[in-house]
Amino acid sequence: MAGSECEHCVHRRRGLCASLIEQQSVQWLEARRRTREDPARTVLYEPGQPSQHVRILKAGWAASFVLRSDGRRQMLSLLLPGDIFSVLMLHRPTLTFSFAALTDVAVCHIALNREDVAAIQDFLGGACAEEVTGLQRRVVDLGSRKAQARLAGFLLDLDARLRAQGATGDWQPLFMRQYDLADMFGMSAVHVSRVLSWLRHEQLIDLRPESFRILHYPGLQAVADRI
Amino acid sequence: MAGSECEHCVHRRRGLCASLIEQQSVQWLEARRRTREDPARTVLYEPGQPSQHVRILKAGWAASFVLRSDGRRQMLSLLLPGDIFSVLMLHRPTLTFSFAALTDVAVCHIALNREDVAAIQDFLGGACAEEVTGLQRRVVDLGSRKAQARLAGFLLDLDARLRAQGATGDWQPLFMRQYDLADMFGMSAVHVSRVLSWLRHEQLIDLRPESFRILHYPGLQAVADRI
DNA sequence: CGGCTTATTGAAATGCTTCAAAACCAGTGG
DNA sequence: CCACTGGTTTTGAAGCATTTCAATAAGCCG
Repeated sequence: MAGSECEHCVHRRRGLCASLIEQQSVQWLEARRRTREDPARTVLYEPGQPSQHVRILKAGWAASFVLRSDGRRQMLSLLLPGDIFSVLMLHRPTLTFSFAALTDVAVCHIALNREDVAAIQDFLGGACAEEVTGLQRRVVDLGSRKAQARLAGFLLDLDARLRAQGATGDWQPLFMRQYDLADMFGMSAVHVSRVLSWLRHEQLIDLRPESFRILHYPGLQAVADRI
Repeated sequence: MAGSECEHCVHRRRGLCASLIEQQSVQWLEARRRTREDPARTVLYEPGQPSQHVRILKAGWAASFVLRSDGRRQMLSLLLPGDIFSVLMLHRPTLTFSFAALTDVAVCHIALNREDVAAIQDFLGGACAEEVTGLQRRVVDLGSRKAQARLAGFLLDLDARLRAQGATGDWQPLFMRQYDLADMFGMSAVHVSRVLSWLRHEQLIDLRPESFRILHYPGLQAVADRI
C-alpha cells in the first residue's frame, strides 16, 4: 500500500510531483518521499534548521511566517493542499522563516539531490516566479490598502483559490483564527473582529466558526477595491 | 570603443555578467548587449510590455513599483548600480509591474535565448531566492513596524548597501524625493516629512537635498528595532 | 524676478490599537 | 444534564498613529 501512495495521490498531476514524475517515474518519486502527519498548531519548520527535503502539503492548511524578536508574528503566505514549501529550500541550505500547521496536516517530504533539482529547473523557475508575484501582491496589499479592503480581498482570493481546486458549494472552509488573520494582515485581532462584523452587517459575507460564505460578490469586490 | 565596454565595466565581476562571462566569454556578452541612457523619472518598463531583454542598471538609481487604478503607487524595490531587473523576465513573457528611473540612468540590455538561460540556472536560482527574501523583508516591514522604525531601518540598510559597494565618507547619496519614500513605505508624504524631521531633531540623522548622514548608529538602530 | 516642484507646519479627522470586560463555544468531568 | 474551563470572539472607551486638507516656506531654473 505504502508503495502506491503516489499513484493515488490527488496532487500527482500538478506542480512539483507532476514534473518529477515526468522527468523520472512514479516509482522513482515514491522511493524518495515519505509522509508525515502533524496535529494543528505544530511548527513544521523552524528558521535555520538545515533540511534536505522539499515538502508538499498533502492535506490540511498551513502557513509561513516570521517570528519577530518582540514576539510579534508576521504571516507571509497561506498554504493550501497541493502547495509546495518551499522552493527556496532547493536554493538555500536553510530558511529565515517558519512554517506551522493551522489544522491537522499531512506533509509529503521529498529528498532531492543537485542533479534531481537540475532536471526540473523549468518548473522551479516558474514556481519561484510565482512566489515573487505572490509576495509583491502582499507588499501592495500591506502598503496601500486599508484593513477593510485587505480582508475583503482576502476572502475573494481564498474563495477563488478554493473554487479553482474544485470547491462548489456556497460555504467555504476558513481554518484560521481571527488572530491568524491579524498576523497575516498586520492588524490587531480586535480590529479583525470589527471589520468582519462590519462586512457581515453590510450583508456582504456570512461567517461561522470554521467557514465563510460570500453573499454579495460585487459588493465585496467594491470594498476590496477601495484604497 | 563600443566593443570594449564590457571589458571595462565595473559590474563585470559580479552577478549576472560574471556568470555569463564565465559560461561564455566577454566577447559573447558584448555581442548580445547594448547600453541605453534615460533621464530621471523616465519609465523604463511598463507592465505587460513583452521584452526579450534582461537589464542591468549600470549607473544611477531606479525603482520597481505597481501603479494602482486609483493612481496610488506602491514601490516594490530600490535598484542601485549593478542591480539586475528583472530575473522574472527570464521566466515570464511580461511582468505585472513597472520600472522607472529615479535619476539619470544608464541601462544595459542583454538579449538571452532559452539555451543561454539554461546555462546560468544556478545563478538565476540564487537571484530569484534573493528576490523572494527581499520581498519577505518588505512584507514584515510593512506588516509589523511603525513608520519611524521603517524609515530608520531603511536608512541603515541603504547605508550598509552603499558601504558594501565601497562608499566610505559620512555622507551618502539619497536620490529619492520624500514622496518616493512615502510610496515605498505605504505612508503619506506629509508623514515622511514629519518622521524625518523627528529623526533629525533627535540628532540621529542629518539630511540635505540629495544626501543623508547617520549621526548615531546605535540610536537609529534602536528606533528601527521598535515595534 | 516668476513659476515650478518639493518640503514643512498646523489643525482636524480618521483608522487602528490597546486595555479590559463580557459573551460565546466546545470539551471535560462531575 | 450541569457546571467548569480554556480558548476565542465581541464590545466599549480611551489613546495613539497616521492621513487629509490647506497654507506657507524653501529651493531651483529659466
